[in-house]
Amino acid sequence: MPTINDVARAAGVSPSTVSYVLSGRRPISAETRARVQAAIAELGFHPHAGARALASSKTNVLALVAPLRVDVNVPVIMQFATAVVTAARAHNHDVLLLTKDEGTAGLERVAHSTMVDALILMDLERDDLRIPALRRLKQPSVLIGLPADHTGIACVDLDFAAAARLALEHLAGHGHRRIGLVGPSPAVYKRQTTYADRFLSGFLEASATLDLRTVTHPCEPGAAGVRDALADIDAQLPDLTALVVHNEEALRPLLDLLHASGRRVPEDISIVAICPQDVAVSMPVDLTSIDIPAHDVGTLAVETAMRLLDGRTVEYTRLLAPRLVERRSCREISPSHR
Amino acid sequence: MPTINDVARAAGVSPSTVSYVLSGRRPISAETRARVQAAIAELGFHPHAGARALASSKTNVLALVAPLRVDVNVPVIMQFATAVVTAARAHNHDVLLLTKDEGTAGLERVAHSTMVDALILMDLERDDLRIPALRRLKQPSVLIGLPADHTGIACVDLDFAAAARLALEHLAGHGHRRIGLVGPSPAVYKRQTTYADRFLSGFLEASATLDLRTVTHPCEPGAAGVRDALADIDAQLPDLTALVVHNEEALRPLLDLLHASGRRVPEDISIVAICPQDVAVSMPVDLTSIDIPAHDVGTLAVETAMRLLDGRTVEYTRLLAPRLVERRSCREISPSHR
DNA sequence: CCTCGCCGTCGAAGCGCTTCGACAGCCTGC
DNA sequence: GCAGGCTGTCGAAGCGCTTCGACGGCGAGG
Repeated sequence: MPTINDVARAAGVSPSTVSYVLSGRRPISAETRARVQAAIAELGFHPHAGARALASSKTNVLALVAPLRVDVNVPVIMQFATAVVTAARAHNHDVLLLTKDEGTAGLERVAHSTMVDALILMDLERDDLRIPALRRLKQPSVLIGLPADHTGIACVDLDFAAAARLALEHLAGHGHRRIGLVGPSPAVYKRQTTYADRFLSGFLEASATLDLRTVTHPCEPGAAGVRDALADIDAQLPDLTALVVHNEEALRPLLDLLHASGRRVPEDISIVAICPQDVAVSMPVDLTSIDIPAHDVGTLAVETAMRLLDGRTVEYTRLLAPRLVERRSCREISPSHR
Repeated sequence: MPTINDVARAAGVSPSTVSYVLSGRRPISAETRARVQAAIAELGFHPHAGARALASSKTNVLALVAPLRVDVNVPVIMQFATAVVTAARAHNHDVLLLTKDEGTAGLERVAHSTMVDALILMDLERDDLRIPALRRLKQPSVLIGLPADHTGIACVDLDFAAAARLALEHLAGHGHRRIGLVGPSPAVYKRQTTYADRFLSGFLEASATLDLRTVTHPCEPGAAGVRDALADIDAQLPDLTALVVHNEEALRPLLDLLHASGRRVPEDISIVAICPQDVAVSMPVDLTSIDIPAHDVGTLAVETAMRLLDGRTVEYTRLLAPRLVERRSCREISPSHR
């Protein structure tokens, strides 16, 4: 492995000049720069990351803390991760992958040992224990999610409350007055994962504002969970005309179940899903849906981290506006039936 | 951030002694060790990763090159990644996440700049361009997959050829003689992803050995793809009694389709799936399946990397024996119907 | 009793890079 | 014509750690 000294010798300059060519922090004449770059190319020189980190206290590495349980929401998590890695590379950074279950210790390990410049966390809980730990780190962090006390920490996410509102407004606009919510699994609520909470309170609020009759229900994974949830909702709101589904796993079995029991979508029952686009269009019925813009959120998280790193200003809470795409799962209810 | 010198001062020893306490590379008296450890704990000392890498030429980081397209096999990829990260942590390593689409350049970047000690790659193609690049690196690498020319590079995977054989033997053992294979999407074959090839040739071989009548067909994603594939298979082998399905995405729509057309599983048609356990049991019919042991493979890959790193011997090709779990999707064909 | 060897510790030399201050040469402006 | 300011380059001092050789002290063996 050639070092910067080898390059310097080959180009007939001092090592510091090579460094300045690389970093652009001082003016270098075009001629010298060309010679240095030629030498770099010829020798196949790559600066040693450790040495660089030691001298500059910058690693050009981001930590991504992902929930690597395999049970839930896998495609969405993957989309976030993909977006983060891609965006990081676009800013000349690499990504160190941590699992959520390492908890606080993992964060501290990579931060204290200066392995990363900044951290991006996913799957935040309402009173996430990692938040106070993050505050103690010298590295900045960006959350994908919105825990209760996030003062001083940058947060990025879809505005789930607005998404719930949007879903209800859409349905109300089509004349629906009696609407059920099929929520995430009870486990998600128990963890107080922030998006579930926010969606739920947005839903209840909008339900009141729009003067709708609604019932909400978490939904265990699997066909049985869906059956139970739907039965409960039906029992409490027998004449409902629409469902909002905030649970990707449940979509498929739910549609199967409705089909099996002879309820047609959208003729007998309308559906608005909150899920990634590709999930919405891969169902037997193309679903009117509000996208979970994992790609945008991931990219924005990285961008925010970069701004933080070079001392630019950031908006500490960025909630992306939801976008509803109309497909074929909502019908207009004629005024006489309302 | 305290340095090793701060610790040394606090403990009243020299920095090198602290280092030896940390690494255990030289004997240190119990008393001194205790003092040093106390100082470390009190100051909250964490060695600087860059400095360490510079001095020792070890980073304690593994590169994981994952195919981060979101389209296909997401849960399996996630399982591999989870296993790799967990196993790496168990060996005191962290994981740097690279995407496959950075190609050769990405590998060279992290390797030449000494960011990682070893590399683990997934989703290898038959004549993967990255192989020659890997050979040129000073870091060892472990492949999850089995490309054509893998001499000198450690490979780990499920033995897909044996899996195909096992599936056919199981079905043949139950009296099935006419069997269709629903394979991965044409895109997977086009890329010559190694598992698809290996499964297919194992299938054809076993089909000949067992003297079966079989037809094989790739399968585009989506319900339409499944419909086409099944129609083709039915046309070529009208009286088939069983299907081997090596395509997770296809399972669900396939079962739907069979159900819709009144073909019962397993009464009218038997199925053996090659897929992760949890997928097999999440279907409307519990599927007899051969597991894709992502967790074992990922763990083994890391273990192999570790052996390579500390100069122990490794088996350069480790193909894990497939395990078939009988559930409820295969029936015995009575001799009179064969 | 002396020597040998081992145990436990220290000091110093790097690992490969960045960055700061210095400085030579040149152009500008008065 | 000369002070002052640029421009482009160099040298050296670290960054925080590991590791090698050295060495004092002590027990064992002859």
